[in-house]
Amino acid sequence: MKDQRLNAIRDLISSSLVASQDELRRKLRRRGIRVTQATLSRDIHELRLSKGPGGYSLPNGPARANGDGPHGDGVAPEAEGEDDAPPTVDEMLNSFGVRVRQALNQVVVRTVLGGAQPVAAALDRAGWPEVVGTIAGDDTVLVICPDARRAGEVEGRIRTRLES
Amino acid sequence: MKDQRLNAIRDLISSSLVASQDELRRKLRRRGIRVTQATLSRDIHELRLSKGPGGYSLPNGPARANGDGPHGDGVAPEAEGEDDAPPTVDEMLNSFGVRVRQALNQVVVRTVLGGAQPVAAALDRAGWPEVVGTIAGDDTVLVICPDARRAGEVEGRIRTRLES
DNA sequence: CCCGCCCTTGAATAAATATACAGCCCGGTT
DNA sequence: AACCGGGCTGTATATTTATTCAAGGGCGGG
Repeated sequence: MKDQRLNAIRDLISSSLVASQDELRRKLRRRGIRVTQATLSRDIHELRLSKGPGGYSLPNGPARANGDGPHGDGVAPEAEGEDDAPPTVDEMLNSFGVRVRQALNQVVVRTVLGGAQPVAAALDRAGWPEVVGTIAGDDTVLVICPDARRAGEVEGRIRTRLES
Repeated sequence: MKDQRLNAIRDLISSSLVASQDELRRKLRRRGIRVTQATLSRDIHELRLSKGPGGYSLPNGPARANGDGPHGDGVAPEAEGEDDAPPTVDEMLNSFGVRVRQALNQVVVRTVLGGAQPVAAALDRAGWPEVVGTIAGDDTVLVICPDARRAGEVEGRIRTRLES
């Protein structure tokens, strides 16, 4: 459980801008990981992350000095109250998705580490007619479609979600 | 006055370990500069310093990642598990790989039991452009390529590694 | 099964950092 | 001179992060 969380933290840190532990807590919650700020403080210490302008960053590479992560900041709405809503495809893709590519009748969705399973589950739940089935590893989801045309449609739809 | 202070801060930061703004305040006072924590917070923001384990550090070079400053102010080094360089594809294939076959735009790599995950991870890390994504089970890695031609290239490359 | 030990976590709280606000000083303008 | 306007600062306070303390839970030995 803890290791998974640490991985999720590393990924969030390196792929998006995280300005505070509370923000990190909210982003983790979207991945189904819910912890308190106290635990995050401990995790951050253990991961030896450092905080500067531009939020937290990994020990080795300051990285993303000013260049922005995949999607600049995103995140904002989030009413203050606790949200326990079941995750939708959009939410999933938005917080887990990284990249999408089509290959023939297949669509490959790259996600952050540990994100593949939830994303695949959400896709399955969505029941898109162009999707024959999905297979998920740790950070990659393979979506099988009936043919290349349908795969193209699915790719486009997912890409849209990613860029929202 | 302010410029002088900023310089002093840079100097202190880079030559000694400063763990908090209040510590910085005290060290500045020894140099005859006396300000409040609030001002230091603003200065630090302006200098775009970042804080991590090992105190504050300059924006460009995290420097002194774990080594101590000139005169270790205190703070035990605290040894923790260290990472070696991640394994290369060659090493991985060489020690885990068993067999490889192509199917349309896919390449299936058989490995020894438990070898699929590491091999897939290594392939991902390698970032070959002909690879759209990989999915790993226990002893089988599925490599997705954009088309059959590219799959052929990848298969060849992997086969070469296997036979080395 | 029970016990002791260690690891992990949350709640509460302490400590550290950022900010709102107001005052001061200075130079330019009327 | 009187009046802005801007930069810099301290005080007080809000916000964020670290730590203390007290549970739970898992696991090996008795």
